[in-house]
Amino acid sequence: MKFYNLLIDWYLSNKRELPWRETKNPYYIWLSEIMLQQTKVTQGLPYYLKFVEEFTTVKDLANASEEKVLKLWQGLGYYSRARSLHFTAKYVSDTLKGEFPDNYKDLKKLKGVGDYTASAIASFCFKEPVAVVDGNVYRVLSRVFGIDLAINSTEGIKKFKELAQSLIDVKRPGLYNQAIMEFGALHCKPKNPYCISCPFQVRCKAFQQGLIDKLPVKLKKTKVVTKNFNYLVVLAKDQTVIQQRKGSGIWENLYQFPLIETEIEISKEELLDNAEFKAYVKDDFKNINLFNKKPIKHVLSHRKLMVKFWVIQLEEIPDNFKKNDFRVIDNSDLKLYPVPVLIQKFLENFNFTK
DNA sequence: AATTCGGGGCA
DNA sequence: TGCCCAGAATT
Repeated sequence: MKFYNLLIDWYLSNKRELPWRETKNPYYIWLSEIMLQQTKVTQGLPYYLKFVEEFTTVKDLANASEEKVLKLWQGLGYYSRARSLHFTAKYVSDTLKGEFPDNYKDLKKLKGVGDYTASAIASFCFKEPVAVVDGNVYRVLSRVFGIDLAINSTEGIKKFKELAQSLIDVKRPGLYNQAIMEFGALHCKPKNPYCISCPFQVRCKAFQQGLIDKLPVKLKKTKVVTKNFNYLVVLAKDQTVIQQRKGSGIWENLYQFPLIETEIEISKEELLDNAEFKAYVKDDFKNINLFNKKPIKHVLSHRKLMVKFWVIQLEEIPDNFKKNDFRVIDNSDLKLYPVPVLIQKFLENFNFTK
């Protein structure tokens, strides 16, 4: 029995019903693939449904503002995906007259579309026999073929791609690609895979050698850096101050409160003595209160943030918040701006409309 | 070749 | 807690 036949047989009797499996429209496939990068299906699904409802065509997406796209993306993470999504929608809509490229080579030129996504779209929509290699594929192939090459090494990436390509069903490339990913996601899971009922049990090198929990091999990630954030929640006459994050870094183009970053956690007295703080509000504040007694710990993949929200009551918004990239807005308009989950949780707890 | 991008879920 | 997830872009 060929590898792809075992895989496809398993898939046809075990696959989930997912909305993007009901179409071959490259716009919807592209949208789903971008959303699912480094994201579990259960997490991405509600966002996909929101997007297809809001943006029926690539032109609808192209005509939206980036702010609206980011707002709908809010909470899904890796926001560069949303910015690239919007950029590519405009490019496809304007330059390509609404028609997506119909092959791997040209798809890969699109911003935000790498090897995996180009392979997925090309095979699903256009039957091009190019193998996908995502986290699921690395896991299935490393186990079945007993390969201990690191999946995030240059050599590993190349070898696994070649192996996947050699295994593809050239007559049914889309089906094969779907099948191997679904098998990895549902059956050959990272932890507690179902080896007992596995169609590859007799030929799986990892199972035979008791190496299931040793594969795949992955080079260890860099350590998480801790940062201390102090957000200034300035309140005056039902207005507040926000700022859009610019440049490269986390949460690019999302909004937040004026931020003072410090080397260590600081007290109220230390904040009042902070040069940046004094430049903003001078000494005309009525009162200042720490919203959260203990810093809120917000963990990202490569960063740990220790966050304090300082609520500052004022008669007037200071002039220094009326220039540069600060924006004075009504509290009731806060909900319109795309913000990180960290900020969103604060807004919900603080109950801004009250 | 290594790092940087989020957030949630799970053992 | 540490690891993983339908990765890609940047350094």
